[in-house]
Amino acid sequence: MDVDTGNVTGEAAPRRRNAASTREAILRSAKIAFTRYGYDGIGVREIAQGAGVTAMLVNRYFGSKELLFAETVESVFAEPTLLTNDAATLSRFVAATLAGDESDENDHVDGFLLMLRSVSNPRAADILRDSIERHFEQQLAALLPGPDSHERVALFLSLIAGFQLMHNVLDSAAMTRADPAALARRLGVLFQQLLDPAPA
Amino acid sequence: MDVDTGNVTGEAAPRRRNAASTREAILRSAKIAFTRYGYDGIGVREIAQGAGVTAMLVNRYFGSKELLFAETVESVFAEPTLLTNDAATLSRFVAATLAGDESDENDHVDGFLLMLRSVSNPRAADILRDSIERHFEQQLAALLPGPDSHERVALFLSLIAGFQLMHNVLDSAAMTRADPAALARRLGVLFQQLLDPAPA
DNA sequence: GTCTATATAATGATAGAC
DNA sequence: GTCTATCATTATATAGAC
Repeated sequence: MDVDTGNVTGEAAPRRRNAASTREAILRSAKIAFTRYGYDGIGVREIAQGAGVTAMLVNRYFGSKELLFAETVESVFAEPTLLTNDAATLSRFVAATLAGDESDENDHVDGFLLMLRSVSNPRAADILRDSIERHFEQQLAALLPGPDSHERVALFLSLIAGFQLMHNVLDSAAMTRADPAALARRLGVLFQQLLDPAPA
Repeated sequence: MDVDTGNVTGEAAPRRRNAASTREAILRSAKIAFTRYGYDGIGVREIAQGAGVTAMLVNRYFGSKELLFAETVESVFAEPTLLTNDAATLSRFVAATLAGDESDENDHVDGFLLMLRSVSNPRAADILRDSIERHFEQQLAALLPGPDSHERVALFLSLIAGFQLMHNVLDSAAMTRADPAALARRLGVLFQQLLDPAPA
């Protein structure tokens, strides 16, 4: 199983004998591999192969698979994605992104996929919970004024996670048979219901 | 790691030397173990131990771990849960069940937990997708008249799955800090939005 | 009908050479 | 800085005894 870090994307091969760039290459390979296969679904050998090195260097530079995963998660959730938008445009933006074709590289999607495919491992879940709380939930609650902000944030994230789970991970028939445009419309209504500070 | 099939629930120990009841005991242990730890998170040894037998009998009676999982999934999703209700009461019922204490045995919850914790494994995902489509989505779509029934079913299942993921699997801080009553209220509003045949 | 013992393969991690 | 070789553990699955 090759990971295909995408040597097409940039810097070709001359990376050997450089600690910093080797570390980066491993981290990049790990991000792709963990996102695609989940924490339990990929081994350090394959991650190393995707970076063009041997498995030994993974432990050399990151200590263990678990520590590599922690740094991968941190790296993915550190870059702001959904939070860059204001509450007014957020619902449409997220709905369109989720329901749209998964062809182009949408980093928002990737962050959630990494979570969905790894959360069944308890140690990975601990790491994910901590990172998501630090980078997501607090800022998101501040972005949603009005009553029940905590509850609305929880449901907002639940809906994103659940949609991606059914659509990209389980690939459920209900999603497959659904019309993308209608899906985006219905999804947008739900998001607005959560983001608008209407009392309930 | 013991699975604790609950020898308290019924038939105590005198089950030895009986093919049918041994099969049942293994299946019951598998249901608990797969739901709690996911497909990759538990081994046949531990499942067998939870049934009071050795690992060999698992393969003897079910062929392989994968076939045991398939039969477990089928067994869990075969019993009707959400579908017993009519559309009118469904939104309140599901919202209250999800947001309520997870202390009592709610089988609805268990079915989704089994899915959430195993879907990261591709072979398990195939099994789950097939079973869910056969037992859930078709009947659910028939229960939801009005426009965009496929899309609304997809979002209905997404919301349930996502909520359980954030609440019971990831145990996210947004969920932990949320007020259960307010959560149930907001959740109910979202479900009604999907179940009511209002055009969009 | 169920067991002990084992085959085979894969995993994460490490030792030591260059 | 990176490699080859290996250790220790664990996994599923099977062979053969009783």
